[in-house]
Amino acid sequence: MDNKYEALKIENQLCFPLYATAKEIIGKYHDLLEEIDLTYTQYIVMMVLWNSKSLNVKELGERVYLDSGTLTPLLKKLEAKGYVSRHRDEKDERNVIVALTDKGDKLKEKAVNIPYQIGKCVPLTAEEAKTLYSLLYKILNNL
Amino acid sequence: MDNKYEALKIENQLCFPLYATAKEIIGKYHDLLEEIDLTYTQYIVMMVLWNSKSLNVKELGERVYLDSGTLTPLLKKLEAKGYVSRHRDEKDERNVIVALTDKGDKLKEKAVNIPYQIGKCVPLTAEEAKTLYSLLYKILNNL
DNA sequence: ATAAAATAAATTGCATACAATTAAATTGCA
DNA sequence: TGCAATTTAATTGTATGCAATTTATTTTAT
Repeated sequence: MDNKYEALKIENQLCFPLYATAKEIIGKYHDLLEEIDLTYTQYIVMMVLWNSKSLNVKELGERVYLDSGTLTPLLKKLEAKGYVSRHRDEKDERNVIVALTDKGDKLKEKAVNIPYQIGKCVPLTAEEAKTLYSLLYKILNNL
Repeated sequence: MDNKYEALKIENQLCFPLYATAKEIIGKYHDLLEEIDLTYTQYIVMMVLWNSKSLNVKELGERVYLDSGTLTPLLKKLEAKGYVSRHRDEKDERNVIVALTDKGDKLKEKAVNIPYQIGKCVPLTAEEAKTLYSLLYKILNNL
């Protein structure tokens, strides 16, 4: 019954449920993030900044797996909302340093319950989530 | 050391490695798919069609977790490349039926080795991949 | 010291994604 | 029957994503 096309079935691709699950869960963030006027990608970036205060676009990109083509316009939007500042590094003018504003730092307060809200709708036990988590990082760190 | 902001760290979000891993793996498809003139999303759609021959946009969307806003322009591109046909269902004119052309069906032959090529670069054992796979479908089926 | 190589961000072009709305067709019910 | 509710695609608008290129700056090798 299985033939040379078996592997080409969507059910047999690891990548497919990976991407689909990511998208579905990100969808769950929509209403929660709308309340604080952030998109999911903007939220991820803010989350990095809430823990590191200041870094350049390249460093930020390495953390969130995004390049300047995605980050530059996104950071301009966050700047327009008053959450971050962007300025050239005086030490090395090639770098643009991104930093939280006071307003951006305070936003953390409004976001603090989001992880719990999301956690509630992921239908896995704590142990399963932990297993999933470590498998994902195993891929991510060895790709 | 842990405080009320602990959950807000990017390292503690399941969603983040999920999305990042999906994107990184999809990136691996790029060169392979370029050879057969498909994007990743187009490939996913073709994969469904290679196994079901003909279905409407709604059914296709349910299979690949995409809506008509994404599928309509994508299907027009696949149609322009000669891989699929699109026509209204005579029985119910609300439906648009998508079907493979001969050329689209033959493309399967050129794609047949892609899953193996991708499999090689995912740094997991067969058992780990299986575990990951079932955890992802557990989420996807219960969300 | 300086030209070539390397680096960082921005820009351009193309392809998703998805919420919200619209338009056309069908169903269901009074 | 006849019209309101439902269903399906398509459209509109906004926000990613990323490859490839460009621009500005810095580093390196001679």
